[in-house]
Order: sequence, then C-alpha cells, then structure tokens
Amino acid sequence: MAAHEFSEKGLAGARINEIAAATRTSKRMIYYHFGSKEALYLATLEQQYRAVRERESELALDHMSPEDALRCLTSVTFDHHIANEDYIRMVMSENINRAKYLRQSKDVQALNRPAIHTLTNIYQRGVASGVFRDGLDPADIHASISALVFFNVSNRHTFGVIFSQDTQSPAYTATRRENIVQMVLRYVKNNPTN
Amino acid sequence: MAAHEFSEKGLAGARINEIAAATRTSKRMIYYHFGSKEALYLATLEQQYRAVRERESELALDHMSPEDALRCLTSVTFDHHIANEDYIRMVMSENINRAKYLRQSKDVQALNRPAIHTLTNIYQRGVASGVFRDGLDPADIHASISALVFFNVSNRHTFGVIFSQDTQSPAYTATRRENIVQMVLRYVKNNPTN
DNA sequence: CATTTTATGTACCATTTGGTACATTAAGAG
DNA sequence: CTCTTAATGTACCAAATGGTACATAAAATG
Repeated sequence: MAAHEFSEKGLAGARINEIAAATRTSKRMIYYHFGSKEALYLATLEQQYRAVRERESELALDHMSPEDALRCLTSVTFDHHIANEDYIRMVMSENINRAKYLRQSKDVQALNRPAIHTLTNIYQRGVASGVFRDGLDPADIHASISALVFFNVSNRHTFGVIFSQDTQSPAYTATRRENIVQMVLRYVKNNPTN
Repeated sequence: MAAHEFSEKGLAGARINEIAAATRTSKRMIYYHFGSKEALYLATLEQQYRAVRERESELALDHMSPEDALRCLTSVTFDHHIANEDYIRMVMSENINRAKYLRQSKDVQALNRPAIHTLTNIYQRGVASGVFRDGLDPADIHASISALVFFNVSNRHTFGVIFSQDTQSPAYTATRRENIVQMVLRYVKNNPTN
C-alpha cells in the first residue's frame, strides 16, 4: 500500500517505484489514475483519515455513565493510536508539510466533526449529572486527549532513546494508558479522588 | 542554517545545495567537514537538543512553592516549544526515521537528564508539603507535559485544518496554555479546587 | 462488428542531487 | 624559507527518480 511507503518515509522520501513494486499495479498505472506523486499522497492521506474515523465511530458510549464513557473513549483512543501507526506517521508527515495537502481536502472537516460531537455529548451529560465541572470546552478536552495519545506513539522513538525506556513494552503501555485516563478524568471531574 | 532546511523538509527532503546556499560556506566545505548528508543531519539534530536544553536549564524554580514551580515549569515549557519550531520539526523528522540517528548520539541521554531531575525535585517537595499526592512517577508527569506542549506545536497545522481553528492566534495560545497548566496541576495536586 | 474509451506494458528522458576528482590557496610548523 | 596540512573553488559524474511518449490490449458502447 502507498500508505505504508508514505508513512515510512514521508512525501519526499517515498519512492513511486517502491509503491508500484509493493502493489499489484504498476508505476504507469499510478500515474494513469492519480497523475502525480503529490496527488497520490493526498488521496492516501484522506483515506487514512477516513479509515481511522470510521473505526472510531463504532463505539457505543451512550449507555454508559459520563465518567465511564470518558474513561472508555480515552482508553480506546489510546489503543487505537497504537494500532494505527501508519496513520500517525502520515499525520506527522503532513505537519512537516504544514498541512499543505490536507488543506486541499474538502471533506476532512466533516469527517472529524463526530469526534468533537461524541465528546460534547459525554461532557454535557457529565455536567448535567454533577460529576463533571462546568465551563470547559469539549474541543479543548479533545485536543488534550489527542495530544496525550498521539505523542505516545509519534514520539516514542526519540523519547525512548532519550530516557532509555522501552516505550513499546506492554508494561510501559499499560501504565501510560492508565495515567493518561486518570489525567483526563481528573481534569474534567468535579471531585477527583483517587 | 542547516537546522532550518532539515526542519522544513526532513532528512530526505532537505537539499545540500540549499543548505550551502543559505550559509557562508559551500557544499564542498560541508562534505569536507561532515563527510555526508546524514552526518550533517545528526550533528544538526544534536545541536538542536543541546540548544533547547541549555535554554531550559536557565530556570530558577527552587525558591518557588511546589505548585508555583510546576505551574511555571509547564507554562515556560509551553512557550518554549512555540518559540523553537525548528527543534520540534527536527524531532518529528527524527521520529519518522525511528530515531535512527539520535540513537547514535552518545550524550543525548545525559543532556536530558536534568529535565527529569528538575521535575522530580519539584514533585518531591510537593509531596512532602502535602499539596501533591504521593505515588506518581516524575518521568510519567514529564511525558504528559511534553506530550501536551509538543503536540500543540507539532500538530497545529493538521489540527487547525480539521477543526477550522487558528491554532496560532494569541487567544487560542493563551487558552491552551492555561488549560494545559490546569490539567497538569489537577493531575498532581491532592485537592484540585478550581 | 466498428469504434471509442479505458487500461497497461516498455522503454526512455530530463533533471535533480549526493558526492567526488583535481587543482589551488592559505596557514602553521620547524 | 621550506614543507606539510588544512581549507576551498570549479567542474563534473553516476545514480536515482519523477514523469512521459508510444504502442497496444481489453472493455464498453452503439
């Protein structure tokens, strides 16, 4: 898949020949369908977003308590990021490009709106029931959750080298997951007691 | 500077000719001194880490209360990341490389140890005085702070596009800074009440 | 069947680019 | 004042690589 080549080496580092060799198609066909390396990159990037958000939307959080829902959402998102390294790396790559290509996508905003919506829903239920404190911005909570779980995958290599830790071991992952969940909950809850 | 070219385009995207053109030196001299593009990249990467950590170590937090110290450390680190985009982008680039080059650096661990040490110091003072809860891992707190402030810069382009926000406006930055500080404090404090 | 699109293989080009050969100059060393 | 070593300019190469020209096969269409 093109996603893997782009994910591994970024836009500049990726080689069309490699992508062609890894697929059942040919370089000729890639240019026939996409026209240029950059167009293929954009198509691949969009597809990554779509795939990830689709899998995310399969969560049923409405029947859980606000606190459990937030715990679950954070925890699952954490695992989700770990399981989708290609996506993470393509997003990194795109930030190196200053979102030059993502900016051209028409439906990426709509694609991501549900993420905020889900969180808004949980948050408002929590405020209504008194477990969550009022006055917070769901978009901001989302930013924090994203930051914590994204960084955990995106920067694990440099982080691991710098602090001589195996950032991919089950033990590290489990601890980190729990601490992130706790951090989010304590930020939102009215009376964090644990 | 080589840092800027690498920061803008990553290892693969950077052009030695561009780097040479941007300096008072020549391509010939770059190869004379460094031998290869990769060696220059590694040297540049190390220098970025060194510069950032040096500036970080100029904080005097010992005379502040643990809570104020943690608030200050987080806030300053936040601003620091915003002010050092080249560093951020090179770290991203290096994570795309799976830390292949940083791994070869001998002194990057020692260089970063003070960061954990500073935080450990604040945390232990806070636990001793009763404001911070016991049982947390300073390295983990550091990971969370890093994640929050790093992501705020590293992913601002895709994030801005997706959620149609100007992630570089003073208003957004101020809010985000305050929320991150609050998140860290509430995670660590015994009785977060605000 | 005739004809028009769509799909695909082969071979190739033009450019870019990391890297070097060679010659030369500047600078220390003794 | 030699002689060795560090520094530097010029010109260039070989390989890689994005992209294309051309011919052709396979569908689809009428």
